[in-house]
Amino acid sequence: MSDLRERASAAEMSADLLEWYDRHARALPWRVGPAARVRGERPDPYRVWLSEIMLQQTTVAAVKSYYATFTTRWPNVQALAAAEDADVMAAWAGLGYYARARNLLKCARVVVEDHGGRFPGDHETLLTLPGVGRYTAAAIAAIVFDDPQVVVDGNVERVMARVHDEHTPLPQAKPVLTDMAARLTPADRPGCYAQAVMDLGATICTPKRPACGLCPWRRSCAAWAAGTQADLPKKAPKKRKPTRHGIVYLARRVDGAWLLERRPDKGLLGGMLGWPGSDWSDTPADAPPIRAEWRTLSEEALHTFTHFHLRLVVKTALVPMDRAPARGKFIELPDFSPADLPTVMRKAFDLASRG
DNA sequence: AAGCCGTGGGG
DNA sequence: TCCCCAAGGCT
Repeated sequence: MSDLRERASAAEMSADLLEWYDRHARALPWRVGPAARVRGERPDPYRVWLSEIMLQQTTVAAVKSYYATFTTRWPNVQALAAAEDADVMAAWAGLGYYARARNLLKCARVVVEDHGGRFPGDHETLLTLPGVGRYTAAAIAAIVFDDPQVVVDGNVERVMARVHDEHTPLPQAKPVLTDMAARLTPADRPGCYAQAVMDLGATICTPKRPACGLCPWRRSCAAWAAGTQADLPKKAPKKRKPTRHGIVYLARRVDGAWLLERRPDKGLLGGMLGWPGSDWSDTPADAPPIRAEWRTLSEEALHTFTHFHLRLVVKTALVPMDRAPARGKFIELPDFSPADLPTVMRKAFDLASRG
């Protein structure tokens, strides 16, 4: 352990961070601002939960418009629990990690049916909810109920690795970093503290080029003293992404209806609407979902998923009213918007629209 | 328990 | 261009 940490106790560090947070906290739609907090206003559990699910592996910038849409359309957990699955999936389209949307609905229904429409306040019960893991349960307990849970996300891991100059690579270092986070978590204002560390990681202690000159923890930071902050946290090397190939079929009926297919709940893009298509592999099989005169577009749709690149050949056709598809279902224009599609499918649509 | 699961922005 | 990364959870 470095002398630096002995110079500033855990209590002093939490206090320093809270002071910084009171001056620099970002105003975010799901947060209770300083003035309202002084008036005794508490965060809405539904809104905090919704924001936390959306923010999993997703930036604040990407979440904002979705959060606004969801809270306007489904202002409370009862409204969301009563929503149609297809409407929620369509509203989530483009945000990614679609299991989150499926679990969001499941969770809303569990909260309504098993918990009387109120989010449970204890970490253990929160953990039983679909889509709520260790991080999210701790964050909700801390932020909503001021329970001093140890909140550890990617930001906290990075900040802890730097403050303690911890060079053990992730994910191996996770238990150690969690211990470090636990020692710093205060009993006073744990909700503010949790948001403060994450804000610090998101705005000051950033992955690249951290703004150490502005950091309230600089004098306590072992990495700053050692000059190693830019190299932390260490991470296990990543694998290269392979490239897969596929074919999608965009059939438009003469009345303007599009031939679409609901993807199975499990797996990639699970539960989302998409174009009927081939498997995604080295040599996809050409298997049109309906008999037609298919035209192949000159340009492929390119997309990158978490673990592979995809090159999609796009085929289009115009089909008469009376022809039945082997796969999928025609959806008429008022019931379909390309915005309801996951991004890769929307890219194929955009290519077809431009010819 | 390591692999699966999206997307858009930044360097 | 390409790789990295982001308030993770599930199996």
